[in-house]
Amino acid sequence: MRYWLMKSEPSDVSIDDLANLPDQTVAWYGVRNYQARNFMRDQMCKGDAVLFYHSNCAVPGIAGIARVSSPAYPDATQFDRNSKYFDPKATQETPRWFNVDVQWVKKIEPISLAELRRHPQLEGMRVLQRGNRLSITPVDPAEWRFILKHLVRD
DNA sequence: GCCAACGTTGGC
DNA sequence: GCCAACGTTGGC
Repeated sequence: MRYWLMKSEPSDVSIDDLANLPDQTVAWYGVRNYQARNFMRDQMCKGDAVLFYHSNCAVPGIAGIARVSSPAYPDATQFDRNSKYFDPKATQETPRWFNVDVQWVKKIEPISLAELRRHPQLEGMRVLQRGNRLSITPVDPAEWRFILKHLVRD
């Protein structure tokens, strides 16, 4: 069982959008970064816990909790000529991009990026590092416990 | 809207 | 393999 932080632009899929989807589940398609892909393909397991992070918005930060609800499988959008995620180099036999499904667990009182930065216990978090752009990052179990114990208010 | 940081591409 | 150019991310 691992812990992750996954970024989503709320204008794309917000924590409330996720809560209202069928099965409260979304296919995490469209990741086109190799490191993020490798995390999904090689390390994520069904049941892994996810901090659902709102990025590129007025108050960036953790907006909810989710879980990985499927193993990684080929991202369908790479084969779709009409998708902005179409990849001409990907084939059905050798897919290049993968995604998992992510299921809503709960919405929380948002924990802003500024709030996260206030805690020395979290200073190692990838999302707090300068210049960080990776949309999927592992979360240390100690960091996860700290966040749940001290920062999550339902 | 600005711009720093980063990943990718492609010429050589 | 180097590296400049380019496109994207995402906080502010």
